[in-house]
Parts: sequence; C-alpha cells; structure tokens
Amino acid sequence: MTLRVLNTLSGELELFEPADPERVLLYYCGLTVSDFAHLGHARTWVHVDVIHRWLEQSGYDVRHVENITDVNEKIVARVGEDDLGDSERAVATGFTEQLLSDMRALNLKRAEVYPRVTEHIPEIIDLVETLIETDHAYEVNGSVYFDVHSFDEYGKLSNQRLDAVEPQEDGDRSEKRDPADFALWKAGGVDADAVTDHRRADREYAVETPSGETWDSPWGEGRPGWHIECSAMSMAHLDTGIDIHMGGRDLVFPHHENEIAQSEAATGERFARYWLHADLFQMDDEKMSSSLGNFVPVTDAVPRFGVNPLRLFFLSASYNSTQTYSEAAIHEAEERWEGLQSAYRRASETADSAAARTTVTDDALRASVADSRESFAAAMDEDFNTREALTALSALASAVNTHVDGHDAYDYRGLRRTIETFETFGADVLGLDFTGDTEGTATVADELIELVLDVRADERAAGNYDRADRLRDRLDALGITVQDTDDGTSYRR
RNA sequence: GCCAAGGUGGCAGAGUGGUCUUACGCGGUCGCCUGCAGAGCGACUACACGCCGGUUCGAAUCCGGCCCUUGGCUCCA
Repeated sequence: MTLRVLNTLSGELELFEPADPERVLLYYCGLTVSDFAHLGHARTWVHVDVIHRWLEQSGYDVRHVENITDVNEKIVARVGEDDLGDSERAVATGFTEQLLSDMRALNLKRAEVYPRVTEHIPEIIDLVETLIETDHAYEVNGSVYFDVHSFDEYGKLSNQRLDAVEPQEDGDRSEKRDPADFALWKAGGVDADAVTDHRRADREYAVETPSGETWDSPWGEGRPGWHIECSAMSMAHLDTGIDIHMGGRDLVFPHHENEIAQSEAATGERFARYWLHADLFQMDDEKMSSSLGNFVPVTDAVPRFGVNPLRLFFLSASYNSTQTYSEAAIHEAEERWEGLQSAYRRASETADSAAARTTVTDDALRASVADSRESFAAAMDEDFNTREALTALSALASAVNTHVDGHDAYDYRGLRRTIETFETFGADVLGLDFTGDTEGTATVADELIELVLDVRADERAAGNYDRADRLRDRLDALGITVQDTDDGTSYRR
C-alpha cells in the first residue's frame, strides 16, 4: 500500500510520506463567507472529504483544519442587503452557518476545527511582527507589505517569475516597493471603492456605505490582508508543518504562493510538504463562480439530485481534472447509484435469506470481491483516482447480480464479504449512504403503496393483468416505480 | 504576453510504450429472463486517442513544433 500524490510544487507524482508516519496534518483552504456555497465548492469539498477518508482508511490519524475567511470586502459589500445582517460579522456568521449546514447535507466528515480570521487577529499580528523583525516586511503609513524580493524562492509553487507578473494598475498601491509585494496588514477601514465594486446594481441595500470591522495593531487601526490568515491559522492549529495543503486551482497564484513566502520566511521551515489542487468546476465554458453569477447553490442541488448521486457525479472525474456541470452527467450518476444501491440491497437480502448457506462457495463471487478490493485500493493510492475506484465498485455490483441470478443457494460468507466491501469502500471511503433512503421510517404513504401493491398482487394472481398493469401505471405516474422479481414485488420512489 | 492544466468513442470519462483496455458508466440496438414492463445477465454500438514531424521493432502513451479550450497573473474552491 503505497500512496502517491501529484504535488503542485514539483508537478510530479510523489510517494506520500507524512512527517509523522502515523498522522497526517491536512489543511484545506476554505471559503470566504460572502455568498452561498455552490456546486463548484461542493465538488472540491467532496474530493477533499474522500481524500480525508482514504487517509483514515489507510491507517492514518487525520488532523483536518479548514479555515473560514470572515473578513473581506465582499462580505462588507452585502451588509444591509435583505436580511443578511447589519454588520460584517453578522453577514459572515449567517453565511458560515449556511456553509456548515451545506457540508452536513453533503455528508462531509467534519474537520477538527474551522478557524476564523476574526478569532485569530493576535496570531496574525504576531506573525506580521515577526516578518517585520526579520526584514521580510515593511510598514508604510500604517500598512504592512511583504517584500517578495526578500524571499529567494518566491514563485516556486506557480513557476511565476517576478519580472513576468503583470504589474497592477491601481495607483493606491504605489506605496509598495514592488508591485508584486502584497499586503499583510491594511491601514484604516475597508476600502470603500472595493465595497462599491462588489455591490450589485439590481439590489437594494439598507446601509449606504457600510464599514468593515477594524482592529488595533502596532501600526494603528486596520484589517488583515488576505493571505496572512491561512499562515497564521494553520500555524496555530497544526503545530509542526502541514503534510497536505489543499485548495482550488484558482488559488495557486497568488494566494498559495504568498502563503509559502510569508510562512517560510517567518519560520525558516517548509510550510507544507504536498500541495494538492482541485481543478475547477465549469458551467458551460467558464468556471462556476459566485462573482460570475453562473452558479447552482448547494441548497438547491442537494434536494433536487440527492446527496449520493451528487457525490458520485463529482467522484466520476478525478479531483485534478476539470468537470462541467451537466444534468445528463448527474443523471448518469443517479443511474450508477441505483445500480450500486440495488446490488447492495440484493446482497443484504440474499445473505439474510434462508437460501444463504455457509456451506455454499461461489469462487467467482469471492474472486470478484478480492479483485474489487485490490483494484479499488490501487486506484485510490494512485493520486486518489476515484473514477477507477468506482469501476471496482461497479464490478462488485455486477458480481453480486451474477451470483444471485445464477444460484438457488447463496454463498453466505461471500455475500458477507461483499457487503463489508460495499460498506468499507462505498460508505466509509466514498461517503455513500446505502441504507438511509428506505429503511426505518415507514410513512402512511408507504403503507398505502403497500396496500395498492397487495391489491395488484391479487389481480395478478387471478390473471387480471390489465387491472394489475393499470395500478402499476397509476403508481408510475406518481413517481413510484414498481418492479416484480422472483422474490416478490418491490418499489422505489 | 507570461505561468499552469487539458484536447480520447453518440455523451461522459479512465488509461499513459506493445493483441489481456476502445476500462467503468450513460445512451442506443439485439438476445436471455418476465404474463407484460422494469431490473438483472449476455452480445453489439465501424480497432477512438487535436494537427504535423521525430525517437522506437512498436506511441493515444516519450520528444519537438503548431492549433484550440480552460484556469491564474484582480476577490475567487
């Protein structure tokens, strides 16, 4: 079992070796809470989640930290909009709660901690002071900037060369020594022009010119820069360097490049061993993004498609390739989900049936289970190739069907092993829920359906197929699919 | 312009030096099964890999050039 990962730093597949052989420190660059999370975020979350789960499955103790950026001009821009809140903090709190709720809906494993910028101002100030003391940063008019030329390896993540980076145009950055220098601390309140830029003409705002929160610092009243938070917060929560640092590909430059610069300049140690970047989710021919307004919110998608099909849809492309929103592709994931779930149920039902015997052995089934386990693990170990891992689960589903279709007495031990494989790899690793949909809560509607099916069974037994088919059609029109099998009639809503 | 990722069958999407891979899935056709349908199983859906060169006994897979797409260089998962 040797995991290899594609490290953005080297651009190559590398053998994964965490600093502590038993523990993985995972940091995921989370969201700025200025809007609802959309499917692009969801896709990255699901992949990060599966990576977290696979690391645990591989025997590591995973410490997972995921920041929440709750200080930002875009948040301030929404102050006074509808009932979002009348302060930066109120807007941020509302979106944060929504975000955590979306994550639960997607069946994501919780991070150990979700640090927020507003709770780490002292750590940020300490880090900025260290950078000034070591001559990596300088203060001008109450703002502090990182001096990119003070860090020799600047550009090593993104391969950007300083002289090739297009200089920014705006004049108010002229106090920087070099256009590529970036703010660690910004003097004064929020930039009113930036806030105005983020406001939308088609919306009403109860607060005309909202002000963001500011904090005291050795350089006067101000706000932290964008990049510094991740360095300060990861240092606060992941004591010894990060093993895996993840985020979207759009963060490689400048965000992650700057994180490396300021962190390694301050500590003299490597900030993160492996940088993994999830490629972006596209809507037609451009990325899905809040600022472009072309997004499908998680809150709409989960009830509409279901969490299992959505997860399968995301996992049907590897994390480091782009994926495009397509209802046809989500439909395909639904079909695949139904196939997997029905095979799981068949395995469970037949294993529990009287026809299952410990004396029966089906070598083909057992070989399929072994193959499936092996190829699933091999796929995940090769940079988390979830699509290939799904192939292994589909093969397992196929083996169950072949076994059950082809035998009158079932291989109990083989089926138990099959079920265990679905539960370990499908449920624990891929985060699918095989049991949730139908079991436990029989509603009145379910009982009425059973009643109709009983009537239909009587009609069929009496040879009244016309009447039986009409009942089936009526149920179908209500969205209830009826299936007759050797073992009786089942239905699916 | 610079940096990065990518261009594979009707769709979607793995593979990354050689008939066991045109994987897996979706869609479509046919067969088995079924009272019928669905599900399931089996077969098929012209030996596809952006273009042009090169290396090699052999390339979708390596090298070079070109075209195109997406992302980054400004807030962004």
